[in-house]
Amino acid sequence: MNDQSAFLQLKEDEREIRKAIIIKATFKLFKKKIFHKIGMRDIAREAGVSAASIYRYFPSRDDLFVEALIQEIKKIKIKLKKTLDCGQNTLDDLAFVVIDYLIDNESTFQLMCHFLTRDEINYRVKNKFIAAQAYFISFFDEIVQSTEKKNELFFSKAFFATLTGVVLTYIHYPNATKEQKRQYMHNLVSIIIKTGNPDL
Amino acid sequence: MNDQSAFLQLKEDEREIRKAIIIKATFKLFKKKIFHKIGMRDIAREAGVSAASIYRYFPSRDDLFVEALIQEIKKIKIKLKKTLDCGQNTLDDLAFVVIDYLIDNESTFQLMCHFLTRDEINYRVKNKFIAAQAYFISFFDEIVQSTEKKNELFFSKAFFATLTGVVLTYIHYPNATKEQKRQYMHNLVSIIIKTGNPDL
DNA sequence: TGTACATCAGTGAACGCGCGTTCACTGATGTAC
DNA sequence: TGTACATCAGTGAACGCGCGTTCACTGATGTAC
Repeated sequence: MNDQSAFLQLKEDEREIRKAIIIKATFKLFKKKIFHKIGMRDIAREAGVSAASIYRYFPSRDDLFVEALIQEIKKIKIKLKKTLDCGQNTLDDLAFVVIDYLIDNESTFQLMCHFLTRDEINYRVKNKFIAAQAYFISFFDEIVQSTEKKNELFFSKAFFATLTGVVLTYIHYPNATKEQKRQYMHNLVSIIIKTGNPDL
Repeated sequence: MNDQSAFLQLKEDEREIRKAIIIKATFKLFKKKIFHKIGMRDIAREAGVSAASIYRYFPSRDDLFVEALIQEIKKIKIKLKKTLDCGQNTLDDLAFVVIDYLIDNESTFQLMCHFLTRDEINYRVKNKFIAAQAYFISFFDEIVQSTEKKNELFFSKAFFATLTGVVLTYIHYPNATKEQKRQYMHNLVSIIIKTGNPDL
């Protein structure tokens, strides 16, 4: 690497740091209000910049959010790895980790739904989302295949779809506390998994 | 019933007819554009009235849409009954009917997601939605219980959650035709159902 | 050492549009006496 | 038969607000010669 490219690299690194600051601000807001209600001005205020500045780093609101979602997925993956390291390696265990994460970080779930549901999303953003989803699902593929108990009838995609469906259906179920809903979702997923994979 | 109440009834009936006209216009629009992009002015134009008029019959946009969703659910239920009458009474058969309906009437699916996802929905509307959902799920309860093959480990709510999850996950899967996606969803649901209910 | 120029982060203000909802009003129909 | 009043469907226009995005500009830093 010559001097010039080193300089360019440095500049590029700075850009990445600034992007990271904006995304971090977005995460902070996730804890305060739901994703649909977070506007560019909110994020700007939280990050300590102007709304216009954000557009130097992200071409659009969706671009910013898909980037945020990708990082959230990485966080979930880390939690899953930790769970495996603790010897909890049943499908139930993994399912609970994902469900708990989505319950406790509802904006992440809303974000997922946003990208899954909307049709009019920019091509570039869509591709990033699909890649992130595939990356996430591939993790389960690895696990299922690494255990010798692989069951051809139950694979990662069905698993993923089931999880999102259960969370979608019960996250706002009325007259129930968060913990009750959590328990209910756990039970439901267990039931769906159970007989299909008795000893995985 | 005396004369006065008969008159009142007549007036009430007229109101219902007008509501029905507005909802019918909404259904027509569902085929043209996706639910999120349908505004009150669109519906008004389609129904041949002014936007302000709609507010004589529905207190808000969400009220109108939840009413529309209830009617859609009734339509699905009718399809399910027909399917049963044809002797197709496996869980797979029923699942395919629901999935096909949601694929072919995407606005209905989006509507469902809207009410499942959003937290800030008016209390009255929310209650209507929950009732409609329960009404729908109860249908599966009846079927599962009417067959002697009831499986305690697989019940209607898990079934419902699974269906919505599968559709949510794959409805906009890229680089696939509608029919390919349909087939894929069918397979996925079959797999999830299969081993848990080998002979239902 | 100084000057001209390029680059880019950053910004306040405005653009542009959408859209749910409300307001003040008209007109038709029925009722009371 | 006529008059005053109530009821309600229906409406065009405006309200009010949100919000993603763009514009024209400033200021700092580095580069070339």
